Amino acid sequence: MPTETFYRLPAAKKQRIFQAAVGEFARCRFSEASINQIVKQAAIPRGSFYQYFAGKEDLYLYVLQEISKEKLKVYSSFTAADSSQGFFDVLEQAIPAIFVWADDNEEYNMIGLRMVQDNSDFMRETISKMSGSKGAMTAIIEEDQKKGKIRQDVEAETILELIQNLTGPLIQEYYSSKNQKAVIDKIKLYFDILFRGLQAKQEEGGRT
Amino acid sequence: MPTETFYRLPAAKKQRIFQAAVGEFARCRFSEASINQIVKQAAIPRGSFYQYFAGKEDLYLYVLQEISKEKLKVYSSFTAADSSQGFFDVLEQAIPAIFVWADDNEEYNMIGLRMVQDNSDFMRETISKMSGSKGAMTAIIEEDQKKGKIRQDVEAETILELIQNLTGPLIQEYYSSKNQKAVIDKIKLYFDILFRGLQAKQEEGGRT
DNA sequence: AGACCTTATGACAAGGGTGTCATTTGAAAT
DNA sequence: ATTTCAAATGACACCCTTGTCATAAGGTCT
Repeated sequence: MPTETFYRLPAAKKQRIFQAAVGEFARCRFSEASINQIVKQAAIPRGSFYQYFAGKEDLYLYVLQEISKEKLKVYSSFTAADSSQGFFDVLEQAIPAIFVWADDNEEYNMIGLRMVQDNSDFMRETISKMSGSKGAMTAIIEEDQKKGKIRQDVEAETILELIQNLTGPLIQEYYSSKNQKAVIDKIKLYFDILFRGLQAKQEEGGRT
Repeated sequence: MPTETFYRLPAAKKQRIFQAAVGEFARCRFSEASINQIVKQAAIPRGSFYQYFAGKEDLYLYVLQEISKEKLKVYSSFTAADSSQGFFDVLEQAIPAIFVWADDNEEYNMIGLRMVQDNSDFMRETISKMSGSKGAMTAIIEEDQKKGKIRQDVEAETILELIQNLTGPLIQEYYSSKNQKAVIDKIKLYFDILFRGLQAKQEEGGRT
């Protein structure tokens, strides 16, 4: 919720501020991000910043909101894929795509990682408010569970959480690693273990 | 590597400083920890601190070193258990014990979590220097792999890393959660998935 | 041109943190 | 008692950050 004043600004200036903020929030955690750095980078006077935003949190939420808009487009391209595919298939195909996207949107991605890193109250709240995009994936998992492809004693949400915990550190490793291919191989291995662990037990059978 | 002066200090004073440091490093990440807070808590003048330690990093390494000493005792009680038990058994038994320990040593535990959270260069270095205690676990895993209990296409190190990635966020959740039992159940579920995913494939057989 | 409203601007106060250093204090040794 | 060395101490200089506010600058409308 930036001020009206901000929205009335010429697009170029808005963009400059947005970019500076993205850069800063990608560089370090929210708690360490500095308005000073942002205004310097955006080349706006300090006073102006407070004419546009109530403070750092305000700016952060705005940035997140803007990023979400772009992210949504990417997400839908996966989850909208026709539903004949099971969860494992979708995820397996998604892996390369995730990393391609990670390469192209390093800053956005870093912001996501920093969100998880910074575990302040503010960030916990913010994260819980933002976790809407999981819906489609949840549906796919539950579908597979009905079909007996995935064990039913694990909630779909739990599975997604598990995946998130697994991929988070690896994406981070991906950025800092010299050998990026090795990281991708590792994540494939992780998923392989996961898939195997999640398959419905033979004894239980698939019959509903 | 505190100074000689520090080591010559009366035990009570040393302890007071140590406790204050533990409290601060448990309260927040290394990068956010404040020497000011520590000296205030320990009730020593600011100048004295610099007579004992070169700086925050120096103090931190000292604290870590002290904690390691205590931690080692706990670790050995598990890994020294007679080796007839496989990795899955050891881990399964360890789960409750880990959480008991987590309850008793909340501050030490928090410091460990904060280590992972703070991903500065200093911390990355420090972590890599400290990862010696894995040795025993690695051995158990490799033993199981030879016996055909665990799939051989995953390195022992990778497995441990995977487990660390899984448990890290959960221990954190454990501390902040109202329903601690649910968290333990969740981690048991995680491990169940993991165990299943790590079992040697039937087709491959156990024969070396 | 004057009035009026919006926006721009940077100096400022306040607060927190770091590392240093000249000086005081303490205790042991001669 | 005096000397001497180790330790204690807190004021100081410096850095960075945040949020505010009085003032300057720009437009627009009459």
